[in-house]
Amino acid sequence: MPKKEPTPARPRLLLLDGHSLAYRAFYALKDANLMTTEGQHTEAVYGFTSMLINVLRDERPSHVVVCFDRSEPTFRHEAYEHYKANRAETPDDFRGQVSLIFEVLDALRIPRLSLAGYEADDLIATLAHQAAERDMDVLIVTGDRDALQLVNDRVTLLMTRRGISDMTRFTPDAVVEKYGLTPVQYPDFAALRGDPSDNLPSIPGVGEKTAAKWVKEYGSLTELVDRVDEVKGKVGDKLREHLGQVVHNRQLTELRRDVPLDADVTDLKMGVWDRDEIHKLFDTLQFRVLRDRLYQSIGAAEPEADSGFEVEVTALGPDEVEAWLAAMPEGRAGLAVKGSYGRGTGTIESLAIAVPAGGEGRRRAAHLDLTGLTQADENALRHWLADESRQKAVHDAKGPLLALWAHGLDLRGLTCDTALAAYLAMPGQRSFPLDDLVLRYLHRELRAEADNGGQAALFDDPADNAGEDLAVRAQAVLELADALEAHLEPRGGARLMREVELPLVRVLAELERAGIAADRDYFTGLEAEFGAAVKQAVEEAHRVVGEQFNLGSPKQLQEILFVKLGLPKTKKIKTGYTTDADALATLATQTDNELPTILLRHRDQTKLRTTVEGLIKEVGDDGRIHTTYNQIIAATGRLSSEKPNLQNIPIRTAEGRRIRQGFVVGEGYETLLTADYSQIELRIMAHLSQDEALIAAFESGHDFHKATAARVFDIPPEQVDGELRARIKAMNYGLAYGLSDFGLSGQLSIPVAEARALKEEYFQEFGGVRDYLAAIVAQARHDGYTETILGRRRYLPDLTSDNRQRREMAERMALNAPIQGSAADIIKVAMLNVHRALHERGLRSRMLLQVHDELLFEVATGELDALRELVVTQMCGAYDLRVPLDVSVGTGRTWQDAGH
DNA sequence: TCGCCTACGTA
DNA sequence: CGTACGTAGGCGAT
Repeated sequence: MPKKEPTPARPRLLLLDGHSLAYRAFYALKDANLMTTEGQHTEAVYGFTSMLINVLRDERPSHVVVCFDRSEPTFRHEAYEHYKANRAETPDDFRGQVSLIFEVLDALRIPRLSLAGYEADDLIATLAHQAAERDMDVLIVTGDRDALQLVNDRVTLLMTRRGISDMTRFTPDAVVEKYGLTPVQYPDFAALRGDPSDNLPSIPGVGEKTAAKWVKEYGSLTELVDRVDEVKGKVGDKLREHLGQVVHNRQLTELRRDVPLDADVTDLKMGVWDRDEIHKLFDTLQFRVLRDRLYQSIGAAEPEADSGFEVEVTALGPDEVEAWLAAMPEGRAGLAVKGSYGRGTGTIESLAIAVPAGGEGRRRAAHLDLTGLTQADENALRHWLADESRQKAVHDAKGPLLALWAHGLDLRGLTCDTALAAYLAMPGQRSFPLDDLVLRYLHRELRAEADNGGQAALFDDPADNAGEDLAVRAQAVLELADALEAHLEPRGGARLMREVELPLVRVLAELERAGIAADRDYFTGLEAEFGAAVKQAVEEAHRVVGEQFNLGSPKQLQEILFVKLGLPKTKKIKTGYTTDADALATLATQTDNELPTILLRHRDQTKLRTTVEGLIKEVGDDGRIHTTYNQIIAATGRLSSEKPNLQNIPIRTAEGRRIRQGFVVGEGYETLLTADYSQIELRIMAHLSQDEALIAAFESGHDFHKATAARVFDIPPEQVDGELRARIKAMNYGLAYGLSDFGLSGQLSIPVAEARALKEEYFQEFGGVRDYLAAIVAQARHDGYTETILGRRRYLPDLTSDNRQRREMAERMALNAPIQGSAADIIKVAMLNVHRALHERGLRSRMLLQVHDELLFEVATGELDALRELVVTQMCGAYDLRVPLDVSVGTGRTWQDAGH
């Protein structure tokens, strides 16, 4: 929730150093190589504008001006001919960007100033001085340390750090803390130290340390000059020798506060910018993401929501429901329920229905308590809820649906789930509370309007108040549904919502309600076994070390391994050195000490034990485990599973697979069936890249990794050995994750150069893949988002970050999102189609779990062949790719046995 | 009790 | 210095 900032009582002047910031921005974004399709570089403009938007948003100045240097010589050049003589030529790519910055500023109605003979710094100093006299607060933004001298109680300095998004805020205290000098002392220090960037000479043997020491010791340069004879040692001689030069330096570092300016600070008011003009300019510059961000911060600047919802609430008593529902106008209603849900079931206390808008101006809603209903009420409600033709909007409907089912009610006619819609609009967000969405999309507060049509009495009774709250929610959902649909429609998300996500809600609810049967006794036995192994490992470890310690504490482990035993140091992490499995395995080979091996076994067994323990806790009274699927968490469009997570049950090791034997076929069913897509992500990569060689490898009928390896190494597929296959397999998968040469080298334990060469060889054959991956990132940077085959977006603003780590992370996300997300799209479609086909064929078999590329079914007696055929058909036919979708199926009494 | 960190299971 | 998740235990702050 955006917090409300009180309007500053005092006017606040923002002063920016245009060239300094433009240069910073340029170098920070150089690697991103930003340019328009016409070839105009935009790193400096982009970075500068981005920074400007952030500062305007965060600081909310009342006055603002950007100062620029001029090309003419300044008074400093006159005083010192070598001033800034060492400055390198302006880089070619930077040229022309300053005039673009002028255009941006003009469009934003932000004044800019420059004056022949003076530097931007002097203008800033003069304006800061003026502003302080007029009782204004001043904020200076620059990358130039000379401005530190201007800091005082009224003047704060924001200095860019490395890039441009990171800024350090310098108050007088912060200056002292960082440099050990007061702002006033800073120019003295700079004069003593010299300044390579301004070409001010330094004293041989005197660096930052000595310069700072002198200023601190003598208080000021003047004092130091007066008592220069007291300075001892060789450096003292050097100082005396160069004293004239230091004094000269000092004259140059002083910023002028008396620049003759036409403008007066009070004229520098923030203007109101023109949306159309900005739109056009940002279009030319191809700043899509920035434009959105600017508009959003304008949005935030608009008066905040201070209104709630006006809704007339009727509390429906016994025998009033039927008539009320019958009188409701046509159109979509908003529905909100109060209750709790989880583990495949739920309960409902009450619900509220907001009536469709209709022609009337008033907003009406009903609140009804499910416990006080007559038979006739309940029938009417049941009928209305289950009526497909009565449209409803609900926020996060899966829980309410499960709860309604538990009450013997069904819910049909759902045309919008506002949580799902918000997820498609903002897939990166991890939660979608109704109040936040209402504020964001409706600019309202999630509360009743205080003067709600003579209903003040409702507030006296807490129960009625609760009813009103629920009614407000129902009303808010109804209005939000329209707003979100209007948002999604032009962005291509409405169809994904309507045809995939919304119908999937019911399918997931059915999965959760069904659960999967668990063999509790088996799990209990397993837990005891793993527990015994843990205990044994602990004892062995204590014996080997010769003291008791907690094997589960990385901190204590570090102490034992690296201090007490003095084993070789591992990779550094925030809290010291890692003790993760990789590191322990390395240690095990590096030393004769048996501790690392024991710790590895302990880790293994502990993990297995806690996994089993967690599962046992989740077995319900019906002997089944009911996970909860989250449809609005994963930014790529995948589902996630929680309480318990059934998407991370071990499978890689034999020990781990024993856990899968505890998931069994339920009573009344014949067997379990698993069906999984083979290499779906690689097939999607082949499809999206259109790389003919990759497509051919899939169509060859050979093992895919062997087929690609054969092509890379130019040998027949039969001659591809395990080693070569493993390399290319790592490559195949790694590409979809944005794997670097470094990462590949680590993965395969080969030198980086070799990894790079391998990648080259690969791209020699599969050049289409390289082109595709590069194109994806370029497109995403241009548009601000990636898209899957069904038009699911993922927004990645960090693609233009000046922070290299963030930018590269965003690039890897951009590579992966269309691939992982399209796979998620396909299996969602498959789930819907399988579900529909099961229903149409009248089969009793049911879907129980989804694990990203795998579906697990419980097969009703006699339906095995029919189900197998149905599942394969529906999964393979879920989407038409350039390469066929391949599905493998297995059956068995347990999940383990059904695996393949 | 909470949040952060480390670690580790899956696709 | 490979994406996407959820859970658990330890640990320090509260």
